[in-house]
Amino acid sequence: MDKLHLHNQLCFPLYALSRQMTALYRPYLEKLDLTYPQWLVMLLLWEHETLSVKKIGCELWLDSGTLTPLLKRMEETGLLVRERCPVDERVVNVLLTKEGRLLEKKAIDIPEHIFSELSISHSQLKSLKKELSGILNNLDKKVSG
Amino acid sequence: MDKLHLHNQLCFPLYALSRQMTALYRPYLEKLDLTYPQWLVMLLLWEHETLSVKKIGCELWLDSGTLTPLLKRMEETGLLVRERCPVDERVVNVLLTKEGRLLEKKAIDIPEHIFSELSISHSQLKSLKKELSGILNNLDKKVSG
DNA sequence: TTTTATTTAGTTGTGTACAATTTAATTTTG
DNA sequence: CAAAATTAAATTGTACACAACTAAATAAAA
Repeated sequence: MDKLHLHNQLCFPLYALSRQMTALYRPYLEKLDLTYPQWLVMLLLWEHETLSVKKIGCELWLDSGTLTPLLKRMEETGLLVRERCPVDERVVNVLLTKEGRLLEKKAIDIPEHIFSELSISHSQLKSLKKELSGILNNLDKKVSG
Repeated sequence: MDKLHLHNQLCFPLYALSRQMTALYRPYLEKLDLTYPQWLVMLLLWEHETLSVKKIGCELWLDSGTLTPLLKRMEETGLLVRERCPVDERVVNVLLTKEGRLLEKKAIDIPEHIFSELSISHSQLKSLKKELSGILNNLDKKVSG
């Protein structure tokens, strides 16, 4: 049994590194007028063009309490449009605008910039990502909706 | 060159897992009336009894903008006391109270509960912690103060 | 030693996160 | 079909995070 010390805790480096990684992204994302969670939404939209709030929440493990105001801000800056689904009026679909689509060009080389600032190898990166994803997907997804 | 997809990004599982890990802690910490960052402060105080705000910020990679209100809340619930250092009036020292010290008993088996909810081995945990800490400590610590 | 620079906390403002609740729409059941 | 249950977003309230700035104290430099 380890003592209750900060540096014995598994969870602390996860918490600290996660925040420092978004700090690494910050200067690049600022140029695009994006925050880190907004960047994650853009990644989804660049891939899928249109997604419901629900689907975005499932992918990002975020609930509507976080997403609704975040998406409203992104709608104001013109990157996306939110509209009720005519088939099921409960659903709100999020659509990429032309402006949002164009932003991808300016974002395309952000990941390699970030990677170069981490002094780790490509293979270490890959295995780490896999390991974290594995643990994540073993957890019960309990985001409200 | 990978495409700009969410699941190609290294940083996303880090971000999502970090939040889900604090969600795992939440029911246990609620019983102690602690949030996750408050728990981290308590870990430091249980080990050191007294620390300056600055030192806590260095350990947790948090600045005074986050810590000042957080520590004030913890002072209100009686876990700690904040007092100016007589020798250097710029410094605010944070002291564990008797009540704060007693809380450790109630917290002692939280880590093993958390561990049991992760379906990973002890050795995997250890190597993961080491890997994340390694990356973290290679980053420039740039928290204001 | 007086000016200048640095250091430590605190303050203000914005943007997440998330619990808890509400509203409205759709399914499921009896 | 009508009542009950479920689902998807939105709302409200609290607590981080962090940038940018301020205030006060101390240290360094001229």
